[in-house]
Amino acid sequence: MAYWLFKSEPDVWGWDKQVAKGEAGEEWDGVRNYQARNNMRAMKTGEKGFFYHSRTGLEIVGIVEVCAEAHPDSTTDDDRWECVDIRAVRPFEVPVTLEQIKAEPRLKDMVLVNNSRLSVQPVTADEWAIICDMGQTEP
DNA sequence: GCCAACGTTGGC
DNA sequence: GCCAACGTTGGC
Repeated sequence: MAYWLFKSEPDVWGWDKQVAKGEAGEEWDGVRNYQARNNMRAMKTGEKGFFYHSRTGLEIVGIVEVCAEAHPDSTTDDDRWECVDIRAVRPFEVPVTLEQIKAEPRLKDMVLVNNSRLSVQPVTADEWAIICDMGQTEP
């Protein structure tokens, strides 16, 4: 079971919109980066990820789950780009900020800290547990 | 709003 | 295949 992190600017696509999509979920489309795409190709239905607000949020606000594996991105005809569908599982009791993550020595190797520009990232099981704990939220 | 860091593109 | 130029991202 792998864990992931999805990043979005809340002005463009935020947690509230994700929640509004309900059980059906929504395509995580628009990704035009090979590393991020490869991460999505590796995802399996039921795997979980953090939902992170970049730029104007800078915090992890909730947990999402993959509900459809990689398929062509409907926002482009370019067949290089694929995406998964994700649905909201639950919000964090307490959002975990980038500041807190940077301040936690056990999270110093997180992709979020070291390669903040990658929009779909892998998260280790340890990182997953630590951050859920910090957010006082069920893993 | 700025700018550093990064990824991609395209000419050679 | 290299690398300069360019566009985009995202923290500050």
